[in-house]
Amino acid sequence: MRVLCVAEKPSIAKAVAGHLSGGQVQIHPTPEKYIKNYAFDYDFGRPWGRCQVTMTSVLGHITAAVFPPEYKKWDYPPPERLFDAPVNIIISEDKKKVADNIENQARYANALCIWTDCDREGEHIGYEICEVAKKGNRTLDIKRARFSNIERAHIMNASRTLINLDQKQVNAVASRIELDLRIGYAFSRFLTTNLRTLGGPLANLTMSYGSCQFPTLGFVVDRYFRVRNFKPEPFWSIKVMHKREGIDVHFSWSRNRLFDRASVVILYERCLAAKMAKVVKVQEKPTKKWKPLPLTTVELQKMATIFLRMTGQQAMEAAENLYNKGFISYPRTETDRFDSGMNLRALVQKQTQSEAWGQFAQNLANGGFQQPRQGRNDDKAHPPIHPITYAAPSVLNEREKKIYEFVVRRFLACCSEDAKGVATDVDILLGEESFHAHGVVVLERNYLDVYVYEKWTGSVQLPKFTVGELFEPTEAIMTDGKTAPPNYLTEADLIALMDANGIGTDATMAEHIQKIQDREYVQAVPRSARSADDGEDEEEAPAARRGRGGRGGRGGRGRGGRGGSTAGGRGGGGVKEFIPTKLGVALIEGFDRMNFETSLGKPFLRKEMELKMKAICEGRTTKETVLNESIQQYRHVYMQSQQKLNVLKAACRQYIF
DNA sequence: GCAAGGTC
Repeated sequence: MRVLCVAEKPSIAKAVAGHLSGGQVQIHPTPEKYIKNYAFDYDFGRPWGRCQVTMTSVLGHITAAVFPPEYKKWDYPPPERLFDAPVNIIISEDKKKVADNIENQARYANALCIWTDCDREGEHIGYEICEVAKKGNRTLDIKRARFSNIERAHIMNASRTLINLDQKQVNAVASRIELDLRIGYAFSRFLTTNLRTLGGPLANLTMSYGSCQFPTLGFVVDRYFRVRNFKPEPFWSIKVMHKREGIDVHFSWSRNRLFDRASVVILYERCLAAKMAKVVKVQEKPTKKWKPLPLTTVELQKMATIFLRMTGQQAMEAAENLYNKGFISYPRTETDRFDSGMNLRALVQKQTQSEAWGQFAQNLANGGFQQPRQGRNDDKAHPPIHPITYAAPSVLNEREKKIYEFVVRRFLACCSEDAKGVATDVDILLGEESFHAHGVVVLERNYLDVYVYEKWTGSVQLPKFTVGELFEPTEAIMTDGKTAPPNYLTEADLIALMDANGIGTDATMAEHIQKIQDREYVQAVPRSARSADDGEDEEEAPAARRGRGGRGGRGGRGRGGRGGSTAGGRGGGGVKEFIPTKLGVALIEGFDRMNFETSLGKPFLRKEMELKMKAICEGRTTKETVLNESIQQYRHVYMQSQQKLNVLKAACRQYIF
């Protein structure tokens, strides 16, 4: 029996071959420089038994969906024909060598075993591999291995419990591919050819529509309007200060703030009349700040844009380099929990040689090790991002160094203990008004020592207060301020919104953000460089921001620890924010004003696609039904857009000229 | 010249 095994990427082929072969492998190069064929013997158990195995891989998808050549021109046939034009599946130009290798190897095999990632795209790639392999050999017995990490025992087990390819998942992805192609091409041509006729700055631009890039633009424009349309509201408050044991204690008002000055004046005067404050509650209790969750791609990108002065794309590029050199695990993952079978202690041990964090790792190795927290996400394909082996700083470039350091510190933090402290709460009454002070004393920093990106702020120690005691506050003052507008979106905000709304994947979010900049739909501007003509914040302004900023589903996972906050998150100089260009505003506004039920600039369409894919996977509908329905729906939107082209053009004239 | 998804 001869078995051909095919993985989604070279690293998996190498790892699986290593486990199955037990080390007895012949390695054969192929015409594609990234791919090697591994030959060894292995006993799969029933029904294949002892086999001669060739293990190889592809490099992601090998096929692509394309229109026939007669649809190449932009003006004819008209773009709406792309909704029912044939779609051909071809081997991508850059994957010919990969496909040839599979086809050739299949000639010698009786069976094919698919080892692609266990996610929807992986299932489709598995199908692509089958089709290519069948060209070489029509009689292959085809199976698939189900695995979610490359731990030895897990892989061995997967090899002995092979399953079939899931055609439903394959069909779900095939639908997505076809729809994205038809819709993307049709609307891109529509926008470009029609809006160029307006001339001026649009005369030579290429515009595009895509199910991910447009909603991404939509988020930026939505926030832009919320900033622009923001009306500051004045408010008033009372704060009580008291100096004791050399500490200035700030008691904040339990009513926080009121939007009616006269009321606050009256309450304030009563406070002044009361003169003496009475301590009504003093509470001390243990508190902690939770260590972070294991690292996902989305979190890596958010953190890199906030703390490492990189764009999401730069962070991913550096992470991919580190992965390809074997320093970190696969950098595209949604999983925030480690499989219980993983030997994390061994990975900690490898970091003890670092000058920067080696001592911390050593302390963990000496008994400080704690099992990481378990998040709620598991993509069943990859573990959280973690260091594989120690990398000396000298072998890395600047960005790789920063990303590697972040990955390691995050990992060590995950394997540490939560930070611990004591929280003190003091409530006082001044007349009938109640005020509150909160303090934290950090007792054990634990993970904070290695995870330098977080601080436990607000860690002010309160002086001693006793229940029932009376004191005369150093001062009680009435303050005023006005609510401040939300900020424009940072890249971290945008990634969080995309994540929460299912726009793009861990591997593509950064590309979509880049795309809307390349298309000149949005600009990334350093926050400090922003003109200061919008409402200046005063007292309490940050609270107002948090309260009024970003609706619409924040993706941020709550960071643990009461009273804690993340260091440097806001106002860290050099953080960029996204502002739409006139063109970007005009496009979203234009489609909005056409007022269709199906609004192209909103994230709902993508969500709908996601739900339909899920329905196909669960057998509640079929690929054919979804394609028919969706093509119908989008063709309708297209025709409406054509009818109301004037509305779109008017928006362009209004904003651009 | 146009999409989004894999991966290098």
